Amino acid sequence: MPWRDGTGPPWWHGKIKGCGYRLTAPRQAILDVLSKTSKHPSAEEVYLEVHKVYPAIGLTTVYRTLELLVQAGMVYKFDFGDGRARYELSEGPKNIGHHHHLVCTGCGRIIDYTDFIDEEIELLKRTEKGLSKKYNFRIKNHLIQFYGLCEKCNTK
Amino acid sequence: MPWRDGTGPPWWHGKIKGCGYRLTAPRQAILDVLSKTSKHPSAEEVYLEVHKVYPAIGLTTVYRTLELLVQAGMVYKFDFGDGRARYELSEGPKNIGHHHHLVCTGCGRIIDYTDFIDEEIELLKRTEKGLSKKYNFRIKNHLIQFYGLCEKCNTK
DNA sequence: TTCTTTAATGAAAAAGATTATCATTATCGA
DNA sequence: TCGATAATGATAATCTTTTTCATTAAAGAA
Repeated sequence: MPWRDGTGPPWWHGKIKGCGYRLTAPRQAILDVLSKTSKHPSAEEVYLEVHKVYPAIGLTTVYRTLELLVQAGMVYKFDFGDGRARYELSEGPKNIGHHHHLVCTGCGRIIDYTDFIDEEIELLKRTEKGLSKKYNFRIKNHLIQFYGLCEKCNTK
Repeated sequence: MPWRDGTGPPWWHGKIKGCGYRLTAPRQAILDVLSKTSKHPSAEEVYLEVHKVYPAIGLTTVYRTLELLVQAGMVYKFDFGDGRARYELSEGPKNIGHHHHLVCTGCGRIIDYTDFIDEEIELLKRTEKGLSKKYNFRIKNHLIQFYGLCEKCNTK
């Protein structure tokens, strides 16, 4: 499972070790699941999926590992307003690159979008620079989300 | 307490009634507290504050009322990543107007900023228009947040 | 003003997500 | 291969938020 295909070890191999963490089977299984989905699974959803190939894993380990990966910058943690945290691999072969989310408040559907990202980045850069200076704030990250109703929920 | 000063009933009076809700003492007390703070209190913090002037109020009512006010568009609900929801009056005399937040991941401090808002609004408008069309998504709201370290946490 | 309807409230319990505890296991450098 | 110790998993605990249900009170009608 550690090898994604025949071309070598997964990209996260070095990252994990680089941070001084051990590369364990549960961690690899979790990363494997995250790298194969285009959804935004909650901790429990990750657990259920990992459990299929690694039944010995506990929910606690999933929570711990996800938090570790967030700290290591390998995973993003989101709140879409449904009372549980949701996770997404920050980079990888299958990833669509930097993007933001449309959140349907009707059905909870999440749409990843990359449109207008360049303009956003441009504005964010300027804003970050200005805010850093004015408030002496070292900005590390940003979050942009749109809320509304998706096609289905809108026509109901 | 329903009257903020001598100039008449608070602005929310009509809003509450307009939505078909009853104007009760607990609701007025909660709105009163929200209108007097520039912080971003959690439900419990609102409860503790309201409790000072209205000791009979229950935490349940605070949760219910805040949710109602969010639904009515009179209050915004935020997640700053500390595991509890935080609330803010959406408009009012004391309000600084449309703004976004800088979130310090070190100490949890929140800075409201209005800088660059015009440019942000401009971009958001264009983005909203484009996304609405492309994904048939009716956008109702947006969220922008910056995460990082405030002056104090940065120099530690 | 008094009455009546029904929304709103509060106490307590329940639910749901996440975290702490601790004995056991497994990684990985020496 | 061995040993130090990081990581794990089961369980219990914590914490926020929601549900339940009997009681109270707001506001229009009489």
